[in-house]
Amino acid sequence: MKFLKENLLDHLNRPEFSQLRSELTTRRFPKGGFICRPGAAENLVFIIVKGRIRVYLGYDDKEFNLGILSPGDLYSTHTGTFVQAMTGIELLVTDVARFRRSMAGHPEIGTAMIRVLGDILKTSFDIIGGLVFKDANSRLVSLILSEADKHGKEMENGSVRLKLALSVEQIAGLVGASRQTVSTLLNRLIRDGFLERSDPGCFLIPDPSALKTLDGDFFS
Amino acid sequence: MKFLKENLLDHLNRPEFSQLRSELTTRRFPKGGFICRPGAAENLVFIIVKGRIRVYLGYDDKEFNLGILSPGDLYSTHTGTFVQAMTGIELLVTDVARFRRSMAGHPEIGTAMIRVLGDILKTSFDIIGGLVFKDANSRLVSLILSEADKHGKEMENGSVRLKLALSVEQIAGLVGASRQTVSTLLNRLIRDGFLERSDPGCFLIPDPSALKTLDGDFFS
DNA sequence: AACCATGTGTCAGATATCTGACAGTTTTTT
DNA sequence: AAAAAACTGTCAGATATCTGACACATGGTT
Repeated sequence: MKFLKENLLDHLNRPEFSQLRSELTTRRFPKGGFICRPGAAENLVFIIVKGRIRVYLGYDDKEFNLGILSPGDLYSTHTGTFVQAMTGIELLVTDVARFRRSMAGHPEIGTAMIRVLGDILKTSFDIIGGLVFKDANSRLVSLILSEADKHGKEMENGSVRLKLALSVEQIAGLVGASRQTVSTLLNRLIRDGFLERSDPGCFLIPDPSALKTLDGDFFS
Repeated sequence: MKFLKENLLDHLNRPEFSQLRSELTTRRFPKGGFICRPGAAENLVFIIVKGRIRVYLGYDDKEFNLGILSPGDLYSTHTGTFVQAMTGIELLVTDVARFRRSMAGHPEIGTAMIRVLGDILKTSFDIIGGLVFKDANSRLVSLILSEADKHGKEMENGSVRLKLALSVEQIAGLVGASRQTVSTLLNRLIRDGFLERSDPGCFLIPDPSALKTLDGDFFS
């Protein structure tokens, strides 16, 4: 579940953003490192340049993944979420106050930020809708379909090859169900022919439209 | 669950917003009318002047309330949500394009908008956390406590009087549980002395801190 | 090779919640 | 005042999901 559709890095390279660009500093994190945690003192805005980042809620020893950020995505540290590097990470960072000041001179920045927030908000409404209205199986199917849409490769015969690169446990975190439930559900999908597992962490969807019928599709 | 803490109407009355103010048109809706539904053509931004508005997700015949908007709150129509008047309503409305143009001249508007979106986003993260990590009882208690915090009146002896003015069914919609479950849960709280029902739709919390221990408080 | 950590599949029992039903109560309409 | 509608409390059965347990596979490490 990626937060954004369009790529902010492209925008940043356009000349009108050169001033903001100069305000940004590069920061690196090792795999597994925390960019921030709830209640962190720093109040930063950052853009991912390299690597993948996991955004999640945590409670006791349970976790729920809100989404996975990829290069070009923008996020902020004061959202009450855990933000953790899944790989080695490179970020462009600035503090909120400075970001706000840049906005005074460049209203486009504000516009971009509003669009980003709106996107994330919509995503989180979708998540809520899924949790309230759909069962674990539909949520799992939804996740697979939306990932296939974004990162899947369509083959000649209409099937779609999808490299998820997530463990069952991580998938469970994304759909808000236990590892065991997701394991069972996944294997049922495979047994019923909706899914095939080629390499580990890599799926083949023989007929995406068939899978779609299981979804209970929350919104159009 | 109110989306905002500060009152935008106050801001709007300040002289620096007079230009934006002139772009806004007043619109009225009767009780029960829809300000917007998912997939609506119009793309508007509006501020509530009078009345209460319910924002919710709908699916089949089920509903989940995201929050209740009061005067001073700001919202937008293209969020994929149902937005319905709970009482007679008066709004200040403008379309997104015009709103964006106003932002060019007045970056503060962008800043305010970003803060608003950030607030709503945080609220929706809390909702997600509640749905994933807490059971129906904790969610109910959380709702009561947060409403008591905002609209409750503290009495001399430390107890808090809270006028919810919501039916059990509406409360159920807010916490994402069935009417029957909420009914049972509410009565258990009353039987166990954590709650008293004075008038219908009006509760008395003898000891808020005792209630708080049942919460499992999601964040701090 | 033997070892450990990590990921995986599956079972069985416990449990929270939902659905549907019905009766009692309050509020609104006629 | 009577009738209709809406709201409420509670039960009993169905069900989805969780927890804990264990066995199996895999890959890396010593």
